[in-house]
Amino acid sequence: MPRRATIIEVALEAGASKTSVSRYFAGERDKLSPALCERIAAAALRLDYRPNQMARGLKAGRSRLIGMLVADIRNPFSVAVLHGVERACREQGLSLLVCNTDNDPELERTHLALMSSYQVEGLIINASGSPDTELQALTGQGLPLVLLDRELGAVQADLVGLDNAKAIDLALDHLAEQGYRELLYLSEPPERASPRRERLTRFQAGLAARRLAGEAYTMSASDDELARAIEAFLTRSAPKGSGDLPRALLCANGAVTLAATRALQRLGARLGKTGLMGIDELDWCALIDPGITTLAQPTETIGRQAVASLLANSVSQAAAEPRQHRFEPRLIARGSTRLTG
Amino acid sequence: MPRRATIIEVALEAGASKTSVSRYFAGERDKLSPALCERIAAAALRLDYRPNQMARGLKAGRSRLIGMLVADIRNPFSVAVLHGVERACREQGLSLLVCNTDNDPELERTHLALMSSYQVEGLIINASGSPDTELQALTGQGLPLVLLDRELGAVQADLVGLDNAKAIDLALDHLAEQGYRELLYLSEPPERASPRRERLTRFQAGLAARRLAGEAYTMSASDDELARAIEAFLTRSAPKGSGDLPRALLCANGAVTLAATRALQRLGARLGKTGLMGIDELDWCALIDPGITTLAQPTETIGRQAVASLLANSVSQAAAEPRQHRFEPRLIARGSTRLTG
DNA sequence: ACCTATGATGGGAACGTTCCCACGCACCGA
DNA sequence: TCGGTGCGTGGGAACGTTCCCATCATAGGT
Repeated sequence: MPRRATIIEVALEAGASKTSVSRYFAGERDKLSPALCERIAAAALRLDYRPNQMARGLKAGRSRLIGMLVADIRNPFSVAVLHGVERACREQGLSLLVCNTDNDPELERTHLALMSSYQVEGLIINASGSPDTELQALTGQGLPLVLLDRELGAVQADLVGLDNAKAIDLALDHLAEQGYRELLYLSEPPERASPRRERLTRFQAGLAARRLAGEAYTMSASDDELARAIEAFLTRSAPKGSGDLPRALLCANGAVTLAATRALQRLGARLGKTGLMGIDELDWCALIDPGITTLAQPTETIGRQAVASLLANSVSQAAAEPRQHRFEPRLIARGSTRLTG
Repeated sequence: MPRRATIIEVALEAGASKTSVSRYFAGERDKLSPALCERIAAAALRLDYRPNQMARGLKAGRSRLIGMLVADIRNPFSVAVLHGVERACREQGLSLLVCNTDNDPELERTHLALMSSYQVEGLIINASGSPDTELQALTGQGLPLVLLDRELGAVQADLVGLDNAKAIDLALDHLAEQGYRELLYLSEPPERASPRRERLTRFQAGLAARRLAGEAYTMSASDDELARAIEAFLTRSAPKGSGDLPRALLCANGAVTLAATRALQRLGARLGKTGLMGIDELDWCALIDPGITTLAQPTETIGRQAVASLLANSVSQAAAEPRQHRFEPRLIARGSTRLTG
């Protein structure tokens, strides 16, 4: 079982010094004579040599590793962003260490420590909890940081994510335009994540201008409860005897849309008559009977921007004013917001 | 901007030697006196010391890193398995370097080289292409290897995945039992991945015993073409004037189920009357009107077993006879395979 | 012909850790 | 008293790389 060849062995084989071989693999080939380059290339090929990144990272302090902390790897939105991040990293010659926290703040802390121990050169964080102190310690050591989707109170860092205000505005405009008059906004508990708060606030703020009535419901885990809440919303009589005004549900993200769709089916509601719209486009949204209207996030763009911000931060070490990159969603109108009655 | 503390600084602060500190963090605390342990703990805390994994990996040759190569990160099945792998790794104190190949054999080779340069201690591979020679070189260097879902011709390694024969048998039994008589098996090109071949062969082999008629169709990228093929299958007249026998579609995986559902909707087929069944359970399968019958893979189990196999292989270095771990799927019967006519 | 600038090359220390070995010490049986 | 044994501890060499510096040849300007 042959051990991995080292730089010294290559040097020997090529009749060169380890310095030259090192230069060759560090991309400083222009500093070597063509002849030497060729000899090194041949030797490396013969020995199947591949530089040891561990040793590299140790000496030079550059691991070429980027860490990404994902709150929920099973969320298709997260995966889509991850995909963008990955591509961008690859183009930069960076590798990605992905950690999933399963929305567990404790695990999040553990993984943060882990990544730091692997000397990652940057961190992209889609936070579960609020590992403020840990993160501040890391940025204090000069580690570039980018927050994904979720803001983090005390941490000064770039943020990349959806333009939540714009998203809610688009949704409200669309629903109003389609003739819906009473809205129920469905969200997961807004305390834990900043986008949930932003969306909720904007929802409440945006109703009046569009002459909409609306209220918000925070989901628990229970499907039953959700169904009851939706039923209450759909069946209660109109406020001032103004007849039955068209009602619609607005879902704060993909998981909510899924739960709401399930609930509506149980209640036997007809989509369209009962409006349904959600943030996050999922591949099944087109398949549920008249199609579910969604706001698609530009996930790939978000991922790429996260890496771009990271890189920008690591060159200008100075903790410049943190920037926010907010991207607009794209409206995909389908039958679930078409009043056919 | 304070640099990271090193083991020497901790040793100094604790009035101990770096050896002792090293031992402390390598989990050999029982070899140290309680007093010394305490001093080291205090010093490490004060300096916020965290061992440098790069240096560790360099010296000891153990990176504590497992590499996982995923053919398509946006496939929910892959993510679910990844989730299991991740949990298992965590329990073993291992970290996971995930690489997505987007089904690109070239990228796969690149990523393989990359992981090897990070000195991963094991590799879990869900192959896109056939990086046989690369993998053999790696196993030749004593790197434990586990194949996930997809076999790889020349590579001798454990395989973890679905019991494809059992899955197809379950599907055929269920469809036959429900009264369907003519089946169309839909699959992506079977050349590229072994489970596709296994499933297809078993499908063809299993028809006769159940007195079923059946044929297979290989999907191209085009939705149109698929719809045409399905339409042809559904509308052609029965073989020997035996009347219109109930027909059903069997989908080889989640992606196919999605495409088939889309096609059936376009054709205006009623699910149930036209049977539909797929391998892989997705969260929307319950939502499409009468519900889509699926075979759910035990993804978490598969992921854990992959890590377990890896660990087993790395202790008994000897290239023992490669083992296969095949897990049975679970049938989730829904309306799409209920003949109500 | 001499001095210096320039470019290609190589030697060796350092990165932060692990691990082999050696040391000192207490204890114990001869 | 002595030699062994065991345990707690520490010094120092390695791991494979990078990078500073030194070396040497060549060339160009005077």
